Amino acid sequence: MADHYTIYDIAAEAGVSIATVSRVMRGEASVSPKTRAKVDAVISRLNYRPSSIARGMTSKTTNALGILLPKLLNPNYAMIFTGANDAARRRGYSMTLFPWHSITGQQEHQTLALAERRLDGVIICVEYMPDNEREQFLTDLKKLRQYMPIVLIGCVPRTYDFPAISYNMAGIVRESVSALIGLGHRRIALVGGMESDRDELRRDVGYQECLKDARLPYVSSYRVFCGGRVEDGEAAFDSMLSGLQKNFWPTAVVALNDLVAMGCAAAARRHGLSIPGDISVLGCDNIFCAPYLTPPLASIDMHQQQLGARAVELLLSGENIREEAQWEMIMRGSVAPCR
Amino acid sequence: MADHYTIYDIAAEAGVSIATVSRVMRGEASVSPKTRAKVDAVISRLNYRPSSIARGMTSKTTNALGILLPKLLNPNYAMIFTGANDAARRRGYSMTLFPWHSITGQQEHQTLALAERRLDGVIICVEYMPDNEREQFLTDLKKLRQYMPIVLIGCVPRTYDFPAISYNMAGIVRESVSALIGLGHRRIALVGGMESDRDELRRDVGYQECLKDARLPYVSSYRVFCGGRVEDGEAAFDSMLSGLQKNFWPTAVVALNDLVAMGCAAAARRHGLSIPGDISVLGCDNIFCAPYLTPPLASIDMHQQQLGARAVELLLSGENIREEAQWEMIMRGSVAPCR
DNA sequence: ATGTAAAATGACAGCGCTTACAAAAACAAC
DNA sequence: GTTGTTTTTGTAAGCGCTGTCATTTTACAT
Repeated sequence: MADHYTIYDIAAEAGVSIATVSRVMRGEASVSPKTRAKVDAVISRLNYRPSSIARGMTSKTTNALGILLPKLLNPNYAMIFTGANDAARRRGYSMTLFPWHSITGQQEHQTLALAERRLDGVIICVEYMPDNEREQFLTDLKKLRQYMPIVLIGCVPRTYDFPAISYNMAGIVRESVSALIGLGHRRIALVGGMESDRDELRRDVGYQECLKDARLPYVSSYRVFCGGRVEDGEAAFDSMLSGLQKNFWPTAVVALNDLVAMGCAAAARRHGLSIPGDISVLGCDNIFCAPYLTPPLASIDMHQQQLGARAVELLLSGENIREEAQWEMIMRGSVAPCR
Repeated sequence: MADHYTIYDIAAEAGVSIATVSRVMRGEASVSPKTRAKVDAVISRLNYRPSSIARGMTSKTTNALGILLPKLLNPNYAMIFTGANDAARRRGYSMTLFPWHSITGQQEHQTLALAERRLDGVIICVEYMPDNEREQFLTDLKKLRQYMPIVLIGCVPRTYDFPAISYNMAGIVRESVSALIGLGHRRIALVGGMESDRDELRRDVGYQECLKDARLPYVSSYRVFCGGRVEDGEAAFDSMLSGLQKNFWPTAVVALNDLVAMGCAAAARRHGLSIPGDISVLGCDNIFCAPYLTPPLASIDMHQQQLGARAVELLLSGENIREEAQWEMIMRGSVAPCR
């Protein structure tokens, strides 16, 4: 497979110099029509494609962007990717997906590994991570920045000095919880995410504020931490319900994301609860299947495609701006007034 | 961002030649411990990362594989990608995702564009395509092959002389339809896919065989073609139902994939049908949310992760083998005996 | 014809690595 | 202190392009 043609082959075959071939390839104007035709003929006859490797060697710019995503299995990230990819192509860049800790778990290595590719920029989606990992992560980011511009998306600490589109975790939860309180719910569970020493990363902040405003008690059994997969939500909520007497069961649950929400719904049903009759479920991300669940899952739309596109803009603008991701609550059948 | 260190900087800083730095980077044995330590110190002090571009330039091999996927929004492809990516990493390769016709629609361009990246191999997932496009596609594949090994996955015509893992479209449908016939269904709809002049690509073949074996009539109104998204299935099935008198409505539907199945289910409900009471629904791909739908969606598991992994193996083995993807029917609540 | 500016083409020096091959250094055995 | 090995290090030639600069060709005016 290493026996493809080079610019020299084309030049020789067409009887011109490699510079001329290069000009034709790049569509430069200063080539006579006759020569251009001659070269073009050879190019298409031999199916010549210039090596982007060699190109990148000289031109220092690769026209390639990258995006680092935690897990593709969450359709949410597929949406962000799609948005980013489309935006990149529209601007003449390619967009390449790099999945995070999919085998090894050592993201340290992976973040920095990006440095070897000389991309023109990279978007990094940041999920919850333990506080102790965060320091290492920041170090890696700083190193990576020596090699290419970075834009962060997601759960970004305020102290990070990087262009970013961050999620207002507290704000989103605040809106979720207060909507449920408005519907008469008093026992509201919060499922998913992890503890953190950084307030701006804690969904709990919004949760507790809301409860306080409504003069509701904070019941720690209603708060459970877990990962972001369906199974995680299912296991977490299952054990919450198992650990509580029926008359203390929550009447509503706010989940980290839609997958976790699906898990909670499954667990609730297994315990004989009906949705939304006995318990309301509110997710986040508004993934494609949310409207098709029974009942349709109420969720928070994060406008992911737009978000991905905006991240590309930010990346290419070079500005060190920090924005907040917009969101919109989508009410659906899984949420109802407390009976 | 173009101001990162090169091997020369490291060499100068460490007081050695670039060859020595190169040796240290690649972990060659023939470097004295003292020198290695000295160089390593400089490398980590300056966060030096060799350029994979320059590396690829000389070594002709990039340790990078690619995978070309139609639409990431179908979780099915996310699974294939995950399997392929994990397998690739395990073998020391990176795996990069290239999305297909996400904006332009001209796959022609996109397939060939891959040639410019000098990857060590590429997996291409082939979906249904119109017969007339297929010829162009084959031409492109042949050109691309000059540059890198290819493995195809999916809907691959028998005549393609490429290593491939192909779907047995007819076989899958045959198993689906006969299962439903076994449950007493007589009016079975087939939704999704497209017409083709190549038998091995037609789901209809299995469909019609089954009907014939069971001495059931082929009713063309029960066969409807559509794309692979939820909306496509919804619209297609909706118009099928609208066009038929109630007493001729199908009692079961076999969908192209789970997304289409979700669409069919939604359309059926809109027409007042209950699942599986009035109509059974059988999908394909067994995407992650299938078990969480109400009722849980029966589907065909294509073992996608394994499939992706196998494709990587095939790619790296270099053998021109053609295999058939395994599948397994997963019965769930959306399918029931015909009442 | 002649001169001159503009257009077209070519020669060549990198880009940052790898990898022979050559040279030097370190070590042994005499 | 030689000489012969082995280990370690350095030199230099690419890899396939781009881009600068020099050169040739062409076009046009005189």
